[in-house]
Amino acid sequence: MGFDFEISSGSGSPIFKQIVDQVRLATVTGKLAAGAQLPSVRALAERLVVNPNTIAKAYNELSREGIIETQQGRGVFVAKPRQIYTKTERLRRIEPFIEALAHEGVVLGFTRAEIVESLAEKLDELGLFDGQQGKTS
Amino acid sequence: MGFDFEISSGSGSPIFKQIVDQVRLATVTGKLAAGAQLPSVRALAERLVVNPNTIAKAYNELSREGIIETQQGRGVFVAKPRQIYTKTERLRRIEPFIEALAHEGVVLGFTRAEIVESLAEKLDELGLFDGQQGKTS
Amino acid sequence: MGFDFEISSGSGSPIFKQIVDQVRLATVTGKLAAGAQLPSVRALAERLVVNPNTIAKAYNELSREGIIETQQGRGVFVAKPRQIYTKTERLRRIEPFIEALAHEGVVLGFTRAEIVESLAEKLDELGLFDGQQGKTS
Amino acid sequence: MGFDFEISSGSGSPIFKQIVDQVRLATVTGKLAAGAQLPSVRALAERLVVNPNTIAKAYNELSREGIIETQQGRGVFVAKPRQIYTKTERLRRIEPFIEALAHEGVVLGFTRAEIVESLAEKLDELGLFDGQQGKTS
DNA sequence: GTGGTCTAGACCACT
DNA sequence: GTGGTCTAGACCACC
Repeated sequence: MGFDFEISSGSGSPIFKQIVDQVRLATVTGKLAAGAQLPSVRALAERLVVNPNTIAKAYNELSREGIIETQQGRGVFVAKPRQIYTKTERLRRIEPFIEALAHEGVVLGFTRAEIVESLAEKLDELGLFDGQQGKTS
Repeated sequence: MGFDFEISSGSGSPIFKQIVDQVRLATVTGKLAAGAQLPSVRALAERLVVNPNTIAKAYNELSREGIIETQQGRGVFVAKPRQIYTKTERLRRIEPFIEALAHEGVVLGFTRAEIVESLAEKLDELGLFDGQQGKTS
Repeated sequence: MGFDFEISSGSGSPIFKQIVDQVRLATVTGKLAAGAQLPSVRALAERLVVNPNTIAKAYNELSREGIIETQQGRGVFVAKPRQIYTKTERLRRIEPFIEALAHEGVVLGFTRAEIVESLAEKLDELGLFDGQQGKTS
Repeated sequence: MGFDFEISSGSGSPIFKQIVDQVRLATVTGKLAAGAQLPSVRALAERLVVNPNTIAKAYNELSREGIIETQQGRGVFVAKPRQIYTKTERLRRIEPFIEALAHEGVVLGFTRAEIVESLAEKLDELGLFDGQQGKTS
């Protein structure tokens, strides 16, 4: 409940996706521990001033991915983390993001160093990697 | 003319955008040199089996970004490369790509080094930046 | 919403361009403030009795120039003003207008002073540049 | 015959219009005096490497405006200048050009001084106004 | 032949 | 409800 969602309605990316991403990221960075309770669909919709259907869609997606579990009548909770994907599968999933950034970067005229540097900064901002807790299987 | 377009209709990304991206990348990597002629709207529409309006929309966008120039009655040609956006605008445009990769990488459990390394490799693959492949911080 | 569009269908200039120009000018002169909502594609199409695609094309162009922002499912809004083009690009874009006016003025037999004076007046009419209307060289 | 035409095929403006403008301007600046002979349609088409139809269209337009006269079998000649338009008509004709430049200038973020200055420079470039020969009726 | 504009109408994603 | 994408087919200006 003590988790802050931040929605920027003019950012181009759909609201439900912003919520999904924030929850996914928070569970990885430890801001949302396994077992933590999330706000109800209606409560969150009210707090963020968005349509409840939008919240429901986000929770649905998170549920399908196994990141949260809804316990009927009790509420929505963060699930225990499971390493679902194989190394190959993880590489396959990250590829398009790497390609997109690389392409857009060179098209916009950035130098190799600028692109790599910007990414490194963003990663540091996310505040992980202190204890190198993410060994790659 | 001898440029190969590849459209995958089931990739989620709209057809006109696939064309835009391919041309933008090709002009940056040198596969399409300034002055080169692109296939005509109708010819490309026929070759890719899509509606001419879809091609026109792609060419339109490329034209607005200063990447191609259309000469009425003659055809479409690759323009001389120029930087049309301010530094601020370019940063604004690259940001979402950096954010998306950073988040996805973290969520998938990659380490900071792995993500940065993969990006650097992809950039080197593009064959630009000759002679200045510095270490990746 | 309360913004008046005026389309003259026999003016030579395409409908979508008339819309683009009116919105661009209105945002600069302050008639449309940042954050203001524009009429929906369908509503405006109906009001102006043109095809929705024509309105969509105008909004599309305005969006690419950073003048408006569309929020999926919510509508179209005026963006915060920002300079997206480099100085060089802005000069490149104003050049044809300068050339056209200069040529036409000379051909019509106006004197240098007359042309410059008329332009200065028109600029003052727009009501920008408060408190710095210097003499016209 | 000794008149240089300059065609830039990638400038956006149609070739026939470029020719019309150059002849109109040259007759006003004195580069083409009344009675001077212009190249034949075929000769000019060959020299500029464009379609003869394009030249014919330009000459047609100039003829309609009374700027040139074609004497059957002899060739094309610059007509004696006639002040066709009334003051009101001339103002009506220059207005759209003034408005277009003013609008585009402010939309692109130029200052009042920059716009006026650029126009003044362009007018000086045209090399008129030495003896103030263009009194306005 | 070339691209540019516009209409009509369909389907989809998002709120 | 909102905008985004795509198709089909028409007309125009330019070369």
